Amino acid sequence: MKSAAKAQQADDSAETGAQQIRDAIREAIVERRLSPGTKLSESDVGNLFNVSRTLARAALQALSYEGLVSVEKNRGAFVAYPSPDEARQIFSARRLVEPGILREAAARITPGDIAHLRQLLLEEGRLMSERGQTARRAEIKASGDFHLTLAAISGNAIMQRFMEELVARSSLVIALYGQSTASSCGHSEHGDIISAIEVKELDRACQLMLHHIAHIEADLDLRERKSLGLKEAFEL
Amino acid sequence: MKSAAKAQQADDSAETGAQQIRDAIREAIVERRLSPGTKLSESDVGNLFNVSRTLARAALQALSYEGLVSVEKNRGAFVAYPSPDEARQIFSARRLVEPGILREAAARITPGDIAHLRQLLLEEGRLMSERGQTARRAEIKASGDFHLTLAAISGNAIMQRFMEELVARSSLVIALYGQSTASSCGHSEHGDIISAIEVKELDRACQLMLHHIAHIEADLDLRERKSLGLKEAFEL
DNA sequence: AGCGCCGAAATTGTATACGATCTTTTGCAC
DNA sequence: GTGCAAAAGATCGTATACAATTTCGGCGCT
Repeated sequence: MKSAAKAQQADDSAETGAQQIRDAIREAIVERRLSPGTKLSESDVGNLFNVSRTLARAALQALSYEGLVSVEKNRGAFVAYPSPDEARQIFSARRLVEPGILREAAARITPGDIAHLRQLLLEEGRLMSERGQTARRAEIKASGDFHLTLAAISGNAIMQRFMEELVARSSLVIALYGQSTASSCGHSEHGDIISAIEVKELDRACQLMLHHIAHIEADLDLRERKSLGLKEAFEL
Repeated sequence: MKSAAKAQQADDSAETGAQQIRDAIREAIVERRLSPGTKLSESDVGNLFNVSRTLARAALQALSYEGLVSVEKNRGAFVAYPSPDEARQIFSARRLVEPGILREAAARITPGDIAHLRQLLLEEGRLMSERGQTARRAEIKASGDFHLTLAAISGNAIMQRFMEELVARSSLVIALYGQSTASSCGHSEHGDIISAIEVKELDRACQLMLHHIAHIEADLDLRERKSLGLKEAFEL
């Protein structure tokens, strides 16, 4: 039950099948099974999920709104290829909002939430020690889930959705510009942040968060890739 | 050229006709020509703009993603009717991000930008003194444009889009829960914020911004409206 | 040989058609 | 007269069909 065309769980909140396709593609992008720049033709997507082009199109347009795919008029949809400038904006936005989310989350956090976060951390750590693509992908997802869970705890659905977008796009940026083979997030830093929240040291938690984001960003090599589609693209 | 079915300007960035419809409807919502809860059937929208249901649907789904309309499965799309809790979340989000945007904007602001902002303020003040629905609507838009322009100056396209969503949804909230007949924003407060930025008193500018948002929020009466669709709805 | 023009193939943009689901109304029984 | 049930109507969900645009290969011209 790990194939692309599964995900048949009839989530009641899902308004339509397009949501499922959207989620499946987003997951594939976030987990870096789909590389930036990959063309996502409506027909191909439709065939892949055994639905009509209509639904495929709807899913792609939704993803376009999230900034995960870029649709060019009469040319098609592609997995987003964030420019270095966009990458900077994404992390700038994260620096701007994550401390605020952290503060709100800390104000409403319950012991259960903390337990949940630690659970996530444990899982993340376990995946880090494992080998293989599958574990690596799960780790990427778990790493983002930490930030997402924090947003969920904040109780603000709007900020939560915004963070979902930022985390997803961050994954794209890291896929494009990340240098170290290590995953997206320093694992220990997550734990430090939880600890700081737990003892109500808000300012320190925010500092740690900013450090954490800076740490991720420092691993990037934000230089213009000359689109490399001339001939190098075929030498892999 | 103020009819609903105009907006024929072939913006090159517009990927399709659905964008135009989306923008037209959004404008109508923000300017409060469309009241919260109004049903937006796909057929009606399509007929209104002389396009097929396909495009109407695409536009409505895009607006759904922005939180301006809510689509209920197999029931249709409605102009969003934010709950008091959603309203609080919207303003909570604004309190969270607007100071940050302000700081970034202040760091990059040019004399030209300041002139532009003052121009906006002038226009806003002129509209305030005018009478009539048209002026009132233009004033609402101008009032939001101040915050949007600030976001644009910050140079972060992501935060700019986010602010667009927040401002638009704020307009809905004010339409629903606003008490004073006065428009959405205290006009003078905008001017104070610009002045504070101009003299590089960032902390004071942020304080003013927070005050400004609190001021808007204080004008709201965030109590559950019992959907009022029983009989009171016909007594107006 | 190189450059530019033209037509076929592919892909997206939009419309229409059909099926599913929900709402409303109507009619019957109690 | 009230209440429930079934059918009619309306609206959405999805698929298919057609039109417009782009892309790419080939042909002719310089």
